[in-house]
Amino acid sequence: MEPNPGNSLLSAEDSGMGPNQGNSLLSAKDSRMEPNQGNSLLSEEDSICPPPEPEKKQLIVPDKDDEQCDGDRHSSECAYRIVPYKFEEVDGGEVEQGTHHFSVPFKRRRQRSLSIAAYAVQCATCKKWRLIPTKQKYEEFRAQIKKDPFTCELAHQWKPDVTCNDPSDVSQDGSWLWAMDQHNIPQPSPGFDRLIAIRCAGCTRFADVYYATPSGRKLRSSKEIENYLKENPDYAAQGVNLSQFSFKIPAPAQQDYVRKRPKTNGNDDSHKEPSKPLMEEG
DNA sequence: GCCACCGGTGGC
DNA sequence: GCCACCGGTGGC
Repeated sequence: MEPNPGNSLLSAEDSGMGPNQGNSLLSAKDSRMEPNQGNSLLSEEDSICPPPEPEKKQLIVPDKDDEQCDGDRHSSECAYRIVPYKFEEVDGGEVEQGTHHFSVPFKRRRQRSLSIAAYAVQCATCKKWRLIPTKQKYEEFRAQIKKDPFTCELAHQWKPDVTCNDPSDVSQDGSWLWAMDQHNIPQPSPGFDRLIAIRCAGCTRFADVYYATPSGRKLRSSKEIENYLKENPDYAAQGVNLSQFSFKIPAPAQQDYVRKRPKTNGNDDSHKEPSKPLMEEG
């Protein structure tokens, strides 16, 4: 199978694709998923953030093949559903909601990272998306999805009657942001929690990965893991090793979410003003 | 003072 | 161009 060059991102509207072609990732407003327990990035405050009004904007559709699978009948994807911008006070006390400002640069300010609201995995057979009830379950599927592709049958653990004939768990309204996850991410070692901090739109990178150690320390690179394991040989003795950690970040389903770095050339006139105007001061 | 967030940069 | 790594710092 040929890898899909560049993980092309298409809108459902634009592509005119059928249900098995584009694997649309859409939001599921009426899905009563429990907030993922134990996901430290999803605070109570986050979970009560009111969902944005449904919009008919196109959903950006990941169209990525599993490049190491033998055929696409047996490939599937893992994805996060991300809460869009939280309600954010801007100068003058206005409140704006981010969804429709998705690609609009905003006044640069520090804000809490966006929350992952739900996890979804694609059925390798019908290509529909099934919401996964917990982060831990999602990590389990993700770790083995190449070897054991996810199918709707596996959702029987929490949704006994679901079959490939049922509609996708997520529906199309474009109210949520989505991120496509890497496949080859091992399940975190016992006691370690893998945290994804989704950055705001317009940042220079999409997300950061941290590992919280059993003692609560956050490690942010393989080198830090390595040092930590040296400092704490008990974990190594228990079989914890560097290969059980991955700092691969997910990819945004939306194009232009991440700000492109301006090219640096000898003539530096180009960097004197931002590529797009930032939000005006009040 | 701490730390989560963000950008810079070197290596590939 | 991408990514791993890490320094700087705003905000608490």
